[in-house]
Amino acid sequence: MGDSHLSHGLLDKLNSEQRRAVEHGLEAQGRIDCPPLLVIAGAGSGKTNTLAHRVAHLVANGADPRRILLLTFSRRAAMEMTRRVERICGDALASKGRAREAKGAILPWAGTFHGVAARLLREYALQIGLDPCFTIHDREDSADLINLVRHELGFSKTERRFPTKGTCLSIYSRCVNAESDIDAVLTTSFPWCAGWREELKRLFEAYVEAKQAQNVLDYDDLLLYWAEMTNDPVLAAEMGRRFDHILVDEYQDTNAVQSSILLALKPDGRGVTVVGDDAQSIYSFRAATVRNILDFPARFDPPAKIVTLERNYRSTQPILAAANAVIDLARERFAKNLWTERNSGGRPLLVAVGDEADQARYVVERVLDNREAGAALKQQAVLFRTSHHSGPLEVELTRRNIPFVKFGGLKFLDAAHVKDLLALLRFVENPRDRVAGFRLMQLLPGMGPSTATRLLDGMKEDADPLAALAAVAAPARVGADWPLFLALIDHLKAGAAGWPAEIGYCREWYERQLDRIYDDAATRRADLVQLEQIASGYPSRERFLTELTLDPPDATSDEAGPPHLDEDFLILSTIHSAKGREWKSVFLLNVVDGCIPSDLATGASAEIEEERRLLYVAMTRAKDDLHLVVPQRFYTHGQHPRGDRHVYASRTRFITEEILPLLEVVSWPTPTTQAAEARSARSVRIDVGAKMRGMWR
DNA sequence: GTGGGACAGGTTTTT
DNA sequence: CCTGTCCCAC
Repeated sequence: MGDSHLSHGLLDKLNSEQRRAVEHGLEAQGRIDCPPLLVIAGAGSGKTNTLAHRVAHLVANGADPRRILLLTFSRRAAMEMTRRVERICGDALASKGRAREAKGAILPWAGTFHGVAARLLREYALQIGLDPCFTIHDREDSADLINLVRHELGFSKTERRFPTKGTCLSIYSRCVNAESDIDAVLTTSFPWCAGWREELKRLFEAYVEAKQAQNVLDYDDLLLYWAEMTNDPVLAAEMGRRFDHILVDEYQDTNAVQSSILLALKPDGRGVTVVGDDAQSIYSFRAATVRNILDFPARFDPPAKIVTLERNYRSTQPILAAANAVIDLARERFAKNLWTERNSGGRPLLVAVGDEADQARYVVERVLDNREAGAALKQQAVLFRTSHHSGPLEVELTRRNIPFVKFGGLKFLDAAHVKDLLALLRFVENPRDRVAGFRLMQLLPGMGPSTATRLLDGMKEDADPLAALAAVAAPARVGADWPLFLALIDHLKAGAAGWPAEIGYCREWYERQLDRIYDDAATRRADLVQLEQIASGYPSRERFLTELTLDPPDATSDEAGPPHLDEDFLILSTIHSAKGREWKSVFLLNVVDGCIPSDLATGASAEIEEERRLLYVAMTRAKDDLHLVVPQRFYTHGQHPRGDRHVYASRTRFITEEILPLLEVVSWPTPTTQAAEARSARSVRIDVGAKMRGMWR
């Protein structure tokens, strides 16, 4: 039932472009007819808000929220979107005294491509010859499996060194995600591996067979299997019919497989909305292609409608001017220029500091200044290109007792003890999962690779692998741990304890091994307690394993322990993980060549261009003030703690001479602190001396 | 066959 | 710095 009355209050806060995006296809009252729509949404242009309003508007006009598929980039984004849609619908209904109806607006099909794929695959598993109990391998697991296969094929003992497991996986992943053949991938992305073409092909063939025999899917398989399902016209039509509307966020960061899934579900584009910003495409290393968004309109006849959001609500004009100047030097892109009415505020600072230790001190001092001035730590963020760049800063923050949470980089799940416990759960869920089994068995004392292999081989052909396991004999040296292990497996298999109680039994069993395996068992034990807490939030073992793999908790829980959510803490984040977020103050570390662009992203100009967009993304996160920090000296890694090997760094090439006038160039610390204080007491506006010195540092 | 110790080398970003 | 690998003693 259409309810156009609802819509009125709903659109008041939107500008005319946003409103065009929201109302597209709904112009006729109470009728929904949506040809494809592309929204080009510049940084800070209210993209999330617009998309949420569009969904709410669809619902208000009678669309069934259970038939809306909303694909986002991360699960955090999906939750944020769901929350906003509910609130918008709730507000609209509350103003009419019908708040309770808003509950119906929740979006059961909001999630990432991978998450939705996992759900659909379990549902359709039997129709496509897949065991619905499949488990999902994360990146590490996939690499481990590749490694096992590599050993079996004898590639680990070659004369010249064979590519590492991680490299093999990257090559495989790129082939399937970019839908290109191995020759093209080797030539363009991995030229140093070109000599291994035949071996790699055999490896990948064996890898695929191993995955199927073990009933496991890796990240790429989730998309591939979904895409394969949509190749079947009957299944594609059936799945397409389930959804009246499909909305895709961050479309610039989707790859070829994702776009073919979308087009297969909705070949004529009706009901499809994609939103993105080509200037913020930063995932091509994952085979995302900006062509998806550039070519989207012409995929349809008539072409998709394009709405461009150029008004920025986030940043001050000087910040925007600098960011625009950086991205203006990029090559191909949808022309747009962000503008804002927030005309106040100073230019972004380009701060020269001595080294990374000074950089850390600078950031800490400014952060504390800001807090004195009333900005909570949570409104401030420190961004960096790669995870380890924040190392010295983390030390300084810990030393000065400033709480922080780090996003990106090392994950909770990467810790060996966490993986051990998860391997146990996964093995019970899917006993054919060899990576899980192999890891798990070697936890037992006296059980090494070859015994584990023998036992796993002995059970793999059996219709009931766990029963077969109980029947084989382990070497005598394993001793009493073997029957205890079998009893635990039996207990879990029967499901007697139920979820989440059973993870408690697992932990109890595992702690027996923990003390023996690790010196620092105590700190690791704390992580396991935390894992148990996380587990209790999920309805079942399967959901826990699936969702944890697809959406690992991003904040790590190391020594300091995670601050409670109601506390105030500083945000540390990789630029990638900062996507879509905003803060009052933003500090960007290591704005030097070699970091941005990363010296690993050498060569190909496409890679360099992506690094430029990364800088742009980082700069456009800032609302009120932005600090680009440039350490002059860099200590190289991998030397003695007291070593003095260092290199001299220079400002990133993306901030050219022409851009400098848009920045306030300073150096820190000023040589004589007292003199500096005296100057600031007389409120000198610019420190000319510091500028001069900064030119030569 | 396992497990400990010595040693070399590699090293981004993430679903 | 941390992991992966090799070598040797049990």
